[in-house]
Amino acid sequence: MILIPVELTRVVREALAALQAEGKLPAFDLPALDVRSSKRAGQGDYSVALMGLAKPARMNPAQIAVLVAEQVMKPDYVAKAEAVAPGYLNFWLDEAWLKAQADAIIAEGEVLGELAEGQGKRAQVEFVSANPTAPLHIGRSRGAIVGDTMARLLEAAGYAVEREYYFNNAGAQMRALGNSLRIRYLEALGLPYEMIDDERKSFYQGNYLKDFAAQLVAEVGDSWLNKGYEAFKLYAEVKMFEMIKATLARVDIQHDVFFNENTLYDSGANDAVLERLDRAGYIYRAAAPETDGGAPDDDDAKEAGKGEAIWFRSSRFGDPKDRVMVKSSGEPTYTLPDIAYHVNKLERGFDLAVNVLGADHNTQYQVVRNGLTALGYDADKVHVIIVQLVALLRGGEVVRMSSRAGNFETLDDLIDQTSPDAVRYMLLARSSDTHLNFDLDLAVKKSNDNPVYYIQYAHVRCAGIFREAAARGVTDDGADLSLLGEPEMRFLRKALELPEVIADSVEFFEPHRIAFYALELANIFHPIFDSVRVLGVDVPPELAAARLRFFKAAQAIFRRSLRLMGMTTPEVM
RNA sequence: GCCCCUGUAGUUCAACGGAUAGAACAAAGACCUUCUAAGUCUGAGGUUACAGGUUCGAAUCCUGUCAGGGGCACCA
Repeated sequence: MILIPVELTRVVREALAALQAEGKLPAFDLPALDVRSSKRAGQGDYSVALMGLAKPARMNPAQIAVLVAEQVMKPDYVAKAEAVAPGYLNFWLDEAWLKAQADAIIAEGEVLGELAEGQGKRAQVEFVSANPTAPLHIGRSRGAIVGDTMARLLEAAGYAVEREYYFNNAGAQMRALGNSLRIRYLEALGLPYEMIDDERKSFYQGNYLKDFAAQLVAEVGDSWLNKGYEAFKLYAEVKMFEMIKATLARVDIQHDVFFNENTLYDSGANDAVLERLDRAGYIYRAAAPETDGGAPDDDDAKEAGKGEAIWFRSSRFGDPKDRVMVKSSGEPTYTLPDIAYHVNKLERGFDLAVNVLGADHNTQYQVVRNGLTALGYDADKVHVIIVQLVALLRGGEVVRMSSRAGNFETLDDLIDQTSPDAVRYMLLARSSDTHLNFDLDLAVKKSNDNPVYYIQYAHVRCAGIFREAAARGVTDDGADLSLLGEPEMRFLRKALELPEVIADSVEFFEPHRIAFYALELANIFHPIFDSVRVLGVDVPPELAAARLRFFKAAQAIFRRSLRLMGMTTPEVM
């Protein structure tokens, strides 16, 4: 398949250059031109607006369009190029070529719609990156689905992609986890344990720790009675990661690399970053920041009371305040390793690093960007997708999520109640910029309210035709695709947009586009299924063969679209 | 107070500065001897929160106002 808009844009630019060379158009720098698929029947299959040329050319744009229409070297797949007031140029695909694309689609198989743009380039997508303290909850799920789908789309665009999970198994939260497991362990042994206030505050109440404790008792009996929290922490961490990986696997997500934040301490990467920032003049030691940005309730006395910390002059890059790199206790904050981690990414030579974060981290990534810029890196190589928060709705009411309180809705819960496919689709089919209301009642419903069924049903219906055709001995041998009609062509036109959907998703880092595309495909498909019969008594054999071939192409497009979304491709439903 | 995101049909959401703002669901009415009705067909539904501005052209860009969400730690 070819990227038709890109090809046609090139063709139009060549025509304009030729017109300028011949003096039919004055010389001027061409502004950006965008050929895109047309929205409306009657306006061609692809079109471009040339009105922007009117001013630099000092000519009527409709005249320019006419000139270009005459000049343009039509590729073999274009039947007609037509100028329309006030300055549009519409392209009509050649129908014979269009019908023949059914074979081209089938021939591409698993890599259908693959692009050349990422060839030879390496991309990394970092997503999920939850510390192993609790099962994945819905808030993380959105980033997980968006990240993995982004990775799949980058692969389709030709990139070699690595999926990475960044985590920290040190720190107070993990200590609390170990301690919580220890308490559950004692409980499981029937030993009462009275928590002190600090413990109660940091206690992880989730049932998963009861399960871990029960397993631990089964494995080691009471021999861990006198062990400290470290042993329990380690045990909990291993179990937690098993659980997280298993959950992710249910929605077909696998990370290639698990990057432990601790290695940045051990390797001296943190110190190196600090030293480089210092040498560049972005570091100072003080009890209070030079710039505090006027945050509310900002109690300088409180900060000053903590002693001298090491600060990064983030405010030099537009940040309202400077940020602490090393606490007065001598421990780095998470910001320092975060910057060191991104330095590490860029040093690994990725051409592109995509980072999927929740909206609550959006200040943090600005600081990381500033750090990279201060160190002389091209911060634009790191692209951050901020996914807005997910609200769970049940019975029209917002369900509160809190991993500490243990009343959260986990990704596992959600999958249990719906299906991996429904979860993937519903979390994907929204722009990352918008808040997502996840209606649990709706997701639980197995009805056509849920577009996931509608899309998969198209794939299933194709499979049904193939089964029945095989049973009746009908084949597509020697299919004459020229026999296909207007409805099939309508589907094929949309099918040919797959490469541009992939290209746009990657260009704008908007993986939700594939979800809407798949739904549009299904919307076009189902009416065709009803009206374009393969096995009807009144369908001549030659027509049946052509239609059967068409449905093979249709199924291939659905299969590819579903796989790009990480969804299954059922044969029956 | 400052920063980020959002405001589009009854609802959930699309629409990379281009032509008549699109789907799905809900609500109204028709279709199953026919490759799966988890489907199809027919209508209806809009001052794109509001006010200015830029532009040949604005849902989209800019400014302001209002409303909702998230953030503004020597927590991660």
